[in-house]
Amino acid sequence: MTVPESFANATSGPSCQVPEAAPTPGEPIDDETLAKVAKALGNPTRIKIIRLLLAQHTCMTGELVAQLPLAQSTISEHLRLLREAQLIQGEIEGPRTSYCVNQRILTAFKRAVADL
Amino acid sequence: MTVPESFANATSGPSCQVPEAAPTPGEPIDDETLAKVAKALGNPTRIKIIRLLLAQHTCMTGELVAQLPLAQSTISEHLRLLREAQLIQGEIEGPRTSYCVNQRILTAFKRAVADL
DNA sequence: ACGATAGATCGTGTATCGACGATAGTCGTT
DNA sequence: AACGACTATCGTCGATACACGATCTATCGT
Repeated sequence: MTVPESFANATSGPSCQVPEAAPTPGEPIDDETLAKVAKALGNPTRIKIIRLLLAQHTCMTGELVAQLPLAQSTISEHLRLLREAQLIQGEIEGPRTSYCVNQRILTAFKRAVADL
Repeated sequence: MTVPESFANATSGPSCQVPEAAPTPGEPIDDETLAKVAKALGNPTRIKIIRLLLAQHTCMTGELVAQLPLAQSTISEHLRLLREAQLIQGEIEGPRTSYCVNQRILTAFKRAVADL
């Protein structure tokens, strides 16, 4: 394989640019997706990761590993779960990967929660 | 035992009154709690349960069982998880139990999510 | 006191999570 | 071509989720 399998969804374009403008009116998400995203956020470490990504706009895996008291493989696993829930996007940059929050999904999630 | 164990938190007062007024400015919740609540919402069935409770203000377990395609024991289990996350409160009424959403927690959760 | 009913809990099986160390793949550098 | 840095994946483990049927408990009518 050329690309690490589950990275098929990794956009190759400049998807991690500053997300300042996220004016997405956003299509509402169904309960299935809502639950999926909620589940992804259902772990303190993953919430911290999201916070870090939001604070720094973008982050290499290594930076996250450095800022969290967990093994590299564990962080990578959390990133995988967040990726599967579409909450973050990874962009391969040379030998490393930079992650950013998928504002589209996060916004849709916020909306769905607010509308509960 | 007189009370079903994990019901120690079941308020005996009229806690399930119409939650119209939920003006709680609400103390912010920490990431631990946020994750806990998110996890509790991380299942489509539990989201449906919350929706049903919100729509009907209050609900007997039996009504929920009737409206969901799952065994009674399974619903009861989901209710337990929601209870543990403080998202709902159960009030024992004679031989049955009526549940309602804990607006305080739900509001705090909405706030925390919106503030992400 | 008895039986019916509602609902919580128990016991089981399967699946997924969360953590880790070890391994492997990819790229830039030497 | 080989090396080192960076990450994803694998394999494993214990713990927890999820679903079910069976059981237990508590309450209400009679």
